[in-house]
Amino acid sequence: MQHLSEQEIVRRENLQKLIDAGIEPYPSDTFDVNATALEIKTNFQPGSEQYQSVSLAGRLMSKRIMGKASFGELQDATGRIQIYISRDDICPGEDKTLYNEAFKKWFDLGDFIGVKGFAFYTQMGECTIHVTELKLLSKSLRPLPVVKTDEEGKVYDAFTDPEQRYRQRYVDLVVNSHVKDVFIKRTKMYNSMREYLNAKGYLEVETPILQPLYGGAAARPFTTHHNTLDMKLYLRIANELYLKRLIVGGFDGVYEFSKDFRNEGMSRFHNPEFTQIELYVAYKDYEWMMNLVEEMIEKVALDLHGTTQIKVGENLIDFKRPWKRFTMYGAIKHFTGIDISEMDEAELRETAKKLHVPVDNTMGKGKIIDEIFGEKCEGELIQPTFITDYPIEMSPLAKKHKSKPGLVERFEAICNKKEICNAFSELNDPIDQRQRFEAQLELGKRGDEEAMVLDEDFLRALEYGMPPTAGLGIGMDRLAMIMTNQPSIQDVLFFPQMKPEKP
RNA sequence: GAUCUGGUAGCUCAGCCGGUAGAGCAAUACACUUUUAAUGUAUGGGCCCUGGGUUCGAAUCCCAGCCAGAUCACCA
Repeated sequence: MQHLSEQEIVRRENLQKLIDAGIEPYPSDTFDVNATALEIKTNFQPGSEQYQSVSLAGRLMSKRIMGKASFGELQDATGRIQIYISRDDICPGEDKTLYNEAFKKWFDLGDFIGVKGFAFYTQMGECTIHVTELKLLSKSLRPLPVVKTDEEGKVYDAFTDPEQRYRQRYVDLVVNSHVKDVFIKRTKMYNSMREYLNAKGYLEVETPILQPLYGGAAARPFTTHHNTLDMKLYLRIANELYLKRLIVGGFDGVYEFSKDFRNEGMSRFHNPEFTQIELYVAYKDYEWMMNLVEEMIEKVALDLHGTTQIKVGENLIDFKRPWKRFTMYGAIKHFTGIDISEMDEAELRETAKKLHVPVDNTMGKGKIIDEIFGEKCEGELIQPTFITDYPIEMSPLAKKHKSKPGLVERFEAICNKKEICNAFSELNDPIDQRQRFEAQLELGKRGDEEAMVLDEDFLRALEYGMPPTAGLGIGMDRLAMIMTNQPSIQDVLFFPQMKPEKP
């Protein structure tokens, strides 16, 4: 038997009293709604014929009882609206039980109710529903946090404990309306991108999450086991290699919103499962893809906010095209004043030390450059900025640069000090790709747990021939954090990963 | 994984100088037919995260653990 608090006991008693009085606490009938709180508050004019016969449903969120009349608030999916209940209106006959007992005593905050009535403005000027019919739709047995807001919009007793908010997201959503807005924006972001990509004729596809070999990124995977096949399977860390197989198969453009899984550390920027969109377009290169990213993200900002300027923390970020562009060497030169483009490994290591960038002897040339960039440049990039032309060692799936030896045709977009996308001209030379995989195998043998594994079937596909292709990945959670001004990835995931409550 | 901070009523928090566990909201009872964080009066409500220790006595001090957040490390 679970331990019940005083208030939970009271609610269970109220439930029984309702049943005893013949009021069904969990009726099965439909309750037809013809208006929402938001549309009435937005559109209702005093004296208007409109909204004089409305039907609304939602949670009862407050009760102010004044004898034979009461005010309360009904919260539906669109927000809260005040309701006015007068005893003799909802109980026109002799029997006043529905008001005196049920509404005043047995209905609790959080109960779902349905009301019918008409809209009016109170003397205080509050848009209100004068209730003529009241029906209980579902009884609530646990007290919700009671969050109150005064006239100045100051919030009292806000439900703020992050642990409870994430564990009981349903409660968070009920009492913190701004949380709902974040998730609505997140969905709008997906819709906006789908719209953009569909309009270009690209095909949204689905590829395996359970994979016999993981690939397409440098990360440690989750493993699982299939009983019937008696084989080890991995949860995907990226869908890159599958989407490229589809380009081999003859699609010109494919994309997938891909739930990926990485068995690594957690932080306010990392959840073990997260979402990326990956897009592959045949006969294009990374320069072309950069323009697409700018155009698509600018559209997302406009669709979500009606402007390209978005407040994120202390910063105002402007997604208006064109974005700033730096080569990686150019960025390092810009932020440190040092030109490293002609340096060999020893000189780079010396430079890193001079800049107080920690390096060790296992790092090769590419890794050192990446470290310098991460330490000295990334943190400076608030406005969306493209960084292009990465060292080849860091990019085993990207095509060699057409004119700059040692580099690949790759770019990342950095925004608010974080990478939001990664793209390249895809490597489609199967012999080069095999060599790159073999180099990764060497890294793996030396203990790099994130090194890629060699995927023979993917190489076979490339050997049949893949057209020149531009590929893109965008971290949807990171982008959602920026687009909704949230400081933690947990705030843009409905149910972020957590340890169990009880050991 | 490391460091710091926190865990007390349904919610937000005080109490930490060791000596009967507190406030506001919510709940219960009464009053009130246009209120605005409604109001007034009264009442009830607690495994003070868990387990050890110190002490005559621990929410409070010490140790260990659990859970969370922040910062850092790896990474998207």
